[in-house]
Amino acid sequence: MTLYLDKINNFIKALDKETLNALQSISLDKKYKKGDLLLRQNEICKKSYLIISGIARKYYLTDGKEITTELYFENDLAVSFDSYTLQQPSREYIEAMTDVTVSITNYQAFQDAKTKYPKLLVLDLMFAEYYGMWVENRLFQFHTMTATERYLEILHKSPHIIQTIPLTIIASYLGISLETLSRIRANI
Amino acid sequence: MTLYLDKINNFIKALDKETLNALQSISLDKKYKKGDLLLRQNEICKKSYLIISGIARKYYLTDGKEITTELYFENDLAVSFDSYTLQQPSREYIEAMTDVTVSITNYQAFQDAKTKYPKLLVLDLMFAEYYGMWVENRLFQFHTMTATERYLEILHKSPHIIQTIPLTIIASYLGISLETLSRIRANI
DNA sequence: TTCATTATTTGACCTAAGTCAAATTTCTTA
DNA sequence: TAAGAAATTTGACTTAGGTCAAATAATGAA
Repeated sequence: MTLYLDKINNFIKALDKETLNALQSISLDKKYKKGDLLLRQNEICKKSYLIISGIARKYYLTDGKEITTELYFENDLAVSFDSYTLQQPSREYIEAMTDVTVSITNYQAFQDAKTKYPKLLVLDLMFAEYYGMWVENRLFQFHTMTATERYLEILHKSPHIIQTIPLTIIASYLGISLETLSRIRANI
Repeated sequence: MTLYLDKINNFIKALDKETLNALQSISLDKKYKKGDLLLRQNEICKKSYLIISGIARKYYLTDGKEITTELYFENDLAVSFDSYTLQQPSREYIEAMTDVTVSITNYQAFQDAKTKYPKLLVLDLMFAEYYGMWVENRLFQFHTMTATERYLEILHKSPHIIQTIPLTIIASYLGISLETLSRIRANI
């Protein structure tokens, strides 16, 4: 599935000048400080955030506790998918975990651009497909793997996550309590 | 989110004749008997199946046990999303739970048609978006609701599921054991 | 440096859901 | 319609992971 990300990035690199210009003309770089919220719960996600540098995460609150649903690194596209797609209030927050620089694209401007530049429509499809597969896979992992296995998987496939991100957030991303994560780490 | 399904169906109804014809020309009706497999694990999902009548489900096996990942009724589009998208072997099965009639569309034919009929590309995007939101929501429910709450939700939102589908499969769809489901039912 | 704040670990106990086995109930079909 | 098969329920016990509280360890600002 990482292969598909490569495919998307190659597709972007291979875009013709006009399409690229169109995309650039509706995008804008912006910096956020560590801890800043790019999106709050109940807001409509009217922009997409392409991470240029830094780390961000998406999370929601369920009876006072945070569940981290996605971690974003360089080149990742941060949006609250359903809020963005339906232009309805988000149940999720997006937070800068370090200082970040992002390239912001407005939802409506992108919708308009898609009608003029069909390749952007293809790009949009690729992003949606990628996200669908990514979530599907996450759900699959929750059903087929124990907490320990999920931790080992991250450790193996994304060691940078363990390095740079506090355990509280890794635990919430794994869908387990901080204490359980701590015990898992003590036993491997 | 059901609203989005309506939007998709309205979009299809509003398609121009040429696009509709193109779609029809690459689709083919077929009947399956109860118990037939439309897709097997390790096969590549080279077709999409629009349910005309009957009920189907998608599931995978994890140490001998079945986990039902999706139930399909009239008008639903059955595919193994990642296998279809990446044209790679499927980890899931698709099975007819009753006698079913489906409209089958070939993956490659649809890819080709999309380049000639851009509205099919839009349609493809809508399906991908819908599926992404649907899975996201399913994951959300697994994280925020107890088994009992998930059962009550189905009971409330999709009573037809409870009526027509054996408890073994409902349990596997809820991600719980048959015995647990039975106990839940005894206590409400 | 040092003190305070924050992150992480450890301990004791709890709970939702799973497992295995047996008992019922409900369908089929001869 | 009775016998067998399949579906569902019930019982007894186990387990992964949660919760709450307290103890350490690590970090960072004065």
